[in-house]
Amino acid sequence: MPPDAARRSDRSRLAILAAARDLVVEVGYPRVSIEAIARRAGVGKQTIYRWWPSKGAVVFDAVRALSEDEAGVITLPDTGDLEADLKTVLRATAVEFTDPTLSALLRALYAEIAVDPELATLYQEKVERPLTEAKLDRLRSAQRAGQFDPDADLALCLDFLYAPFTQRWLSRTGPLDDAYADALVEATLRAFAPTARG
Amino acid sequence: MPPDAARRSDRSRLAILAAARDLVVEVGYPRVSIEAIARRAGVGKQTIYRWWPSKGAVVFDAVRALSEDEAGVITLPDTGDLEADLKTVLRATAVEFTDPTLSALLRALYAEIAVDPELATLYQEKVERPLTEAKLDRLRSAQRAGQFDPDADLALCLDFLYAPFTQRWLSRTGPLDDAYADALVEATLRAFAPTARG
Amino acid sequence: MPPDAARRSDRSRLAILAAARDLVVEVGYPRVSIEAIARRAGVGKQTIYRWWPSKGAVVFDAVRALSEDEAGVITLPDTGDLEADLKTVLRATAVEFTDPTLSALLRALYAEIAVDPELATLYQEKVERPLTEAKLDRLRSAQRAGQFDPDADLALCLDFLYAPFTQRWLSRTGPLDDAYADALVEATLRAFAPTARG
Amino acid sequence: MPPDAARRSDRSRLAILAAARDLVVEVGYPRVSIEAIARRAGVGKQTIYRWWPSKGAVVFDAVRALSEDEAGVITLPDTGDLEADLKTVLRATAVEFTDPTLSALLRALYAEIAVDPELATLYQEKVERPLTEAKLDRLRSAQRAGQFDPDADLALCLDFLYAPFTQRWLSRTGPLDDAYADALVEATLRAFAPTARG
DNA sequence: GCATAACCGAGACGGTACGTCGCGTCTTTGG
DNA sequence: CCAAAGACGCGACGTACCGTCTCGGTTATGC
Repeated sequence: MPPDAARRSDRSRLAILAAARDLVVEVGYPRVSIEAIARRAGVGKQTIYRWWPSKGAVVFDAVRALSEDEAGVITLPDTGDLEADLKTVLRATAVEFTDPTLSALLRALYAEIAVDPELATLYQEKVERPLTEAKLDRLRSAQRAGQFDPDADLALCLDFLYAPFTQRWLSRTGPLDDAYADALVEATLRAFAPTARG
Repeated sequence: MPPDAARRSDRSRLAILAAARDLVVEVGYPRVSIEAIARRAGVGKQTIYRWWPSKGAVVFDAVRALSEDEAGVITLPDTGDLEADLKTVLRATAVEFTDPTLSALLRALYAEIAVDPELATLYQEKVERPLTEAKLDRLRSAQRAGQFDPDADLALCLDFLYAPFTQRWLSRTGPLDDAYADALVEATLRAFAPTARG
Repeated sequence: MPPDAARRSDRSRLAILAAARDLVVEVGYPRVSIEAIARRAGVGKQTIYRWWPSKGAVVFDAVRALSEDEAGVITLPDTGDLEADLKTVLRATAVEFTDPTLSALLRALYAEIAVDPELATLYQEKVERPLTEAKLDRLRSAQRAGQFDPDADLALCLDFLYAPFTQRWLSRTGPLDDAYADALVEATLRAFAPTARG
Repeated sequence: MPPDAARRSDRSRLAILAAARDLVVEVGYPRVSIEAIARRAGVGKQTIYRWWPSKGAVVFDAVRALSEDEAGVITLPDTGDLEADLKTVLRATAVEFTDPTLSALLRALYAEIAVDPELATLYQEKVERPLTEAKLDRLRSAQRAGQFDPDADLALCLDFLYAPFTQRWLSRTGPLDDAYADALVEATLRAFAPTARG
């Protein structure tokens, strides 16, 4: 007998997500326990176990709840100037990653994903894919506008734009500032410029 | 009174690292406990606590022990053909990441690093930096040989080469094959070709 | 608003008592839970809580339901031969106590009674008293027939007849066979024989 | 690996028994939890589970600890006057049963014994048997002194003396006073008087 | 005959306790 | 004097039940 979602208490759901979010920020993901989340949320442990399979899943939903307002389709800016648009987006992402709350939550999530294939799949489908689609759309638009090599491997191109960014953030290798964002965009565009091949 | 390293039992040290390695592979990092490592290694718990501050540190050393034979200075191949050399190196890295043992250990380590700044620093200094230096040497050699933009930001260039690679592996986004290694190298070189900037 | 007994579902009532009875026998009283009774009876938990204050009360009623057919006034055999009649009754009781179902239920009840004064009172009034009255009647009849010391403390006499019996059964000190029943009766009658006192 | 009794902490053992004793008296056996005992004793739960299999076993030891000073062989008074001696003993027992602490503990124990055969056996061997032996000794001495039927079933005789007593106490059927004690002894002796049988 | 009030099943909820596992510390014993 | 062994106080795990509470959905009168 699976839990009956219709009877689910929204009050508890929100309290749990908020408690999880706050605790990750306050004491760090590994020291967050389900007991502590329940205690903080004023909720029975079973209410957590009823609706989430693991601590990671709760944090996952807590992260999603943070960006819930963006609900629906995500679109990247398209002013016609690809380079400017990409810089805008990457700089904004840098700001997000600098926010301590979001940053702590996302670190927790990435750590768990690295080690839990199921959560990885979930993240892939619910978060990554829609974002990737939006980014691909912008690149395709650039291709149509002749600002981009029509034969380029767009997935690879996205890896170039985002992976170094994410890695720097995750491993704290260097600062995530506007200069780095700009350099990333410029180098990527050099690699995939319309004239780059033949 | 700090432990006297001279009296340290090498037999126990190796047994502990081997047990840690095997357990991470068998049950997954989060389910490895210090108690289990001690049990498997036939060692008292205190012997672990005496020499390592945390589970992460033990696994960290276990990873280092795996590549211990490479001891000393690391050098990348330098046949004179930068593109060929980089492809060789990246393809080899892909093979390493495909090995289940090493892969499981490294995933564990990355997960812990994402969340534990101290371990991140340790990893940075003991593992990352020597590797990065070796890679930079190879790029500088290429610059001297005129195969590379002399003004290029070499750190950024390394990010381009390795970050997408690592990210694909960590998040299981796609296959790590020769084709991907080659594409990475080619695109990176396009971005940093000697002629790339006026 | 107290529950309206008129509307009570007899179907549920009987299912609950049967489930309680079976569960006590199967898993032992301490491991019986109200949830399990409800589950087994195909009944909502509230239906139990509405009509019984505690697990002990349900089992109490389950025991009473077992001997419900004896409804009304209980009478002991009175053939004129007190010794024979008492032996008949005690031997029959021994058989009842040997029945695994009844025995398990009664043990549960006694255990609860030892520790719950309220249930003790209830048991006293609903079960013990009528039985005691019937037994006293038989002894009085014997007194009238001159088979028994007219000044005897009949309550004490009943204690002699039944307490050793119950104790043996409860504490599993020895077998409950015909020989023991007979010996009990004989010794008791020796103590309270008409000629016993002056 | 069974726990190593040599390393057992006496401090913890005594604290646990004291906590168990106090809690049974304060809140009643069924509402005593192992968690509460551990909390009150300032002890980890595991320390209880390591040395006792169940709540009942802890209370059992707590009861034994109460009468630990009697250590060794128990002897009943033997002034030569059997009736007087038995009355002395039974009256003393009545006083013990009236003590609220001991009474609550013993009730708990009896309740658990009624329902847990293993605990019943344990109680039988560690507590009941030595007591029974002492009582039998006294009766045998009386037989030798000609104050008692030489062919009497002494076990049955003990049942007569103690079972009604215990039952009254357990089921709160009536007061446990000197009069009842005396009446029990007198009736029992009537049943087993030397002249009772041919 | 039709409202309406109750019981009924189901089961979510805030809790407490279960019995187990692991933490990091401490102590005892033996090589 | 280090190492094995492992007891200890502690706290979290994930599960089972507690007793309360709301849900619809049947009944079963009483207007």
